[in-house]
Amino acid sequence: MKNSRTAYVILGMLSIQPNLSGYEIHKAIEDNFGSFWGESYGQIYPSLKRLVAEGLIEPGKLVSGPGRRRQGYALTDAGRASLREWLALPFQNDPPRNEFLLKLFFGGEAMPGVSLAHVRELNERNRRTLTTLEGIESMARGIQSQNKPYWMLTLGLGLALTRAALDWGESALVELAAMEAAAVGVDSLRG
Amino acid sequence: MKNSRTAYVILGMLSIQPNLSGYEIHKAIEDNFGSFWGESYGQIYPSLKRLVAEGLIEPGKLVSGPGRRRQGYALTDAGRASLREWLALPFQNDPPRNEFLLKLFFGGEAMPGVSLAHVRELNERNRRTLTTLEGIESMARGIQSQNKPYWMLTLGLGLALTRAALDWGESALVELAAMEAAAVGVDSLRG
DNA sequence: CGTGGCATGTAAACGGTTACATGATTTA
DNA sequence: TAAATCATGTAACCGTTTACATGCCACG
Repeated sequence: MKNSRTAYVILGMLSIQPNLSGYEIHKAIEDNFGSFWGESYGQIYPSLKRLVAEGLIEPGKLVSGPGRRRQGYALTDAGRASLREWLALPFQNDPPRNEFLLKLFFGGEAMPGVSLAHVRELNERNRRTLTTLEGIESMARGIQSQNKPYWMLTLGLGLALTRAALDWGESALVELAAMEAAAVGVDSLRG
Repeated sequence: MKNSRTAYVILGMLSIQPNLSGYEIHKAIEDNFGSFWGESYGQIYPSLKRLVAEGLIEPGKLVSGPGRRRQGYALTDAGRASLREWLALPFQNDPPRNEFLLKLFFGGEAMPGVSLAHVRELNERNRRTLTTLEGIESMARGIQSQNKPYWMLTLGLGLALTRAALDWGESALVELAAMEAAAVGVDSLRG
């Protein structure tokens, strides 16, 4: 396992909640990290296998629930040590990929209304994200854990970024609408 | 060429500045899109070849400058049409990957000082980003183009997000420092 | 003239997603 | 017990990065 950050997300999840299954880990990542991380089953299940082979986790109890019984896993001491090592390493900046910004930048080349539609769509997505994050926030209010301060900090950045994007989106909407109107006006003068 | 967004970034770049070479396209992407997009030579050169084969761009003049002569490329009508098509398509949300947030979330498991160091590092990176973006902003002030409003909008979101992250970072620093101090205090009481 | 770095190009490796396959467990 | 869904597992594919190879131009 060379670079696999999947493994560390798994170790991390198991460090805060023991005996999670692959399925539950996937769900936990989606629910809690959805706005800043993602893992597919195609990554998770093979990683679990390798982690067991390396002795960083071990199979635990079978978990019942809706559907098939799930195989839970638990962190070993070696696993916890490995997680701690990784946490102390400098975090890497993942290659930035924001297709929205790309399309907006080239908006001058697009057909009328295109950029406006993109901004509207971005705002919708951000509103959904904000709702999700606020949901997590109110969930979090109830629980108590020594990890909570870190969770709230994480949540705080997500909220701050989403709100900033939403603020920008509102004003961009106004600006773009004015531009389009002006362009139409010029067109009709010319036409 | 199925999904290659590389191709469209290239088309886009050529749409606003004709006769760019692969090298110059790479540099332009890094300089202007550095905070939200990236392309490697390993993507750019093969893409240029395919775009020529498909008639979306065509080899243009040899560009002189420092170093070896560069092969410039120009957008064809078909290329411009293809760009416009792509721009009108819904933008895709790229898989979110923020390793910083991941490590911060699991901060409770890390050794003392780790999260604080990460936040400090994040702030440094964001300050650099902010400087870069402000540099672009003052550059942009001079030029005039019908594309400028879109460029300023793009820049505006980058600035807003970076500033929001920086604001968060400042307060997170204070909070974490307080937490660490408290933890040390408790430790010494226990010890 | 030769050497250093600029510009182009390519192959292999990698992380990750997608699509598909297959048991197991409810529930109707 | 049939249908539906849940949970696990895997193989192929895809875009991208990395590392390496190579010629060309400017400059010492």
